[in-house]
Amino acid sequence: MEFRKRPGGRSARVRDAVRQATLAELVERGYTGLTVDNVAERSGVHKTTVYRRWGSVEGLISDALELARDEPWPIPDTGSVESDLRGIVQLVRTGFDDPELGPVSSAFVAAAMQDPAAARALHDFFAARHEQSAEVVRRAIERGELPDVVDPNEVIRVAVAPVYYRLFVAHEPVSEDDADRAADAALAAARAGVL
Amino acid sequence: MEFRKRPGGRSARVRDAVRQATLAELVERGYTGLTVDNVAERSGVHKTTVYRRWGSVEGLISDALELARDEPWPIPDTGSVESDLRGIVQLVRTGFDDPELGPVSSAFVAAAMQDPAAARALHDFFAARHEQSAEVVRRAIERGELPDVVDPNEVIRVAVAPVYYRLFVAHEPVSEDDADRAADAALAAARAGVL
DNA sequence: CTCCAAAAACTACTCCAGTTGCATTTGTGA
DNA sequence: TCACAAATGCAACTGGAGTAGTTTTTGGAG
Repeated sequence: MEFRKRPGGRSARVRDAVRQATLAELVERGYTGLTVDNVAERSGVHKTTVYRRWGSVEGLISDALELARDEPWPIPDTGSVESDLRGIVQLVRTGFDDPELGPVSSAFVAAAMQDPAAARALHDFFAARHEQSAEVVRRAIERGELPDVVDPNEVIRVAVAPVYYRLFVAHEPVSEDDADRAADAALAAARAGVL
Repeated sequence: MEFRKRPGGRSARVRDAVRQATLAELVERGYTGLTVDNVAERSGVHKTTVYRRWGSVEGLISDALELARDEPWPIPDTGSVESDLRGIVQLVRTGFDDPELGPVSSAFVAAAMQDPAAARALHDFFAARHEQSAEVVRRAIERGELPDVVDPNEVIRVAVAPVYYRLFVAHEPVSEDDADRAADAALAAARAGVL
């Protein structure tokens, strides 16, 4: 007895084809240009099947989001919190600049704003990201660089928030200096013991 | 000779009716439920007219956004930067909690993520907000509470960013304490001279 | 190898956002 | 007051997103 289908089965092939097509379409046309019909055609899967298993464009994105959540990302470990934090914020910034990652990541944020399921998926995604990133703060506390009263996750949030704010709320450009400044600000607040 | 139509003319009546209907629909159904047809029916204006003058749902929202930009909002003046900043951030937080303002404001953010014109309108909106809010920082500098090297607008951005980040990116709840902490963090960074 | 339940494909629809061409109304300037 | 240009109203249409019912394929269990 088994509780999971074979990885090479038809369903698995369909799932992979649709996921790959979704990402490719997102890169080419962005979130506003993403349609179930296009994904179906590109993947070679019939559109009724896509509707039955994913339900909607937001469902496709939620699915991609769950995949992205489990992928670990390269947390820096330079020896100092300052450069670690800067590294993380720059990673966020350059991620949205990237011609492949950018449209996909932006789509995640956009979709979550319109669909509760996508919002939950994005919430979990960021919870995982925060947990991973907070490691640089925990290390800093161990090294005595920061007081042990600080909340590591909160430091991460405050560090990356200005980048997201500029990109998705105020719609201002984000320079390398802007990102560094955001990281430095979070660090200064942490040192002052307010985070 | 005149370069503007009479305020009581038919066009002006249509414009006002559509604007009011847009806001009412946003409050009742939110951004995802906003359709040109519904706005047309509620306003008593034919849908063709709405399409011709506003073009799309995002056009309706951009229009509402331009109106909101010019409305000044109550910047606190308590005598200390700390409570002024906290007041501003709480104003943001409670604004999105408000059953009337919340859906409208959220719609602005959501629409700007999908339509370049709405994005530009929102950019201008926030530029105006920053400029107004920065007054509390400028006063603090004059009083000697903050070093005069700090960028007032940047302090505001860093102060409010975590609230927007939680609401629209990470999709986490935002408590009163969270808002205060964000304001305090920005202030600590400003005092340290990194903003 | 055979059979069967589940999943996918296919066909043919419905429904609604958005468009087009034309008729009608309106307010404004002469 | 009157005539005209601009704006609105109207009705009919187009196209694509999403659905329903049915048939076909597939992979695995016995």
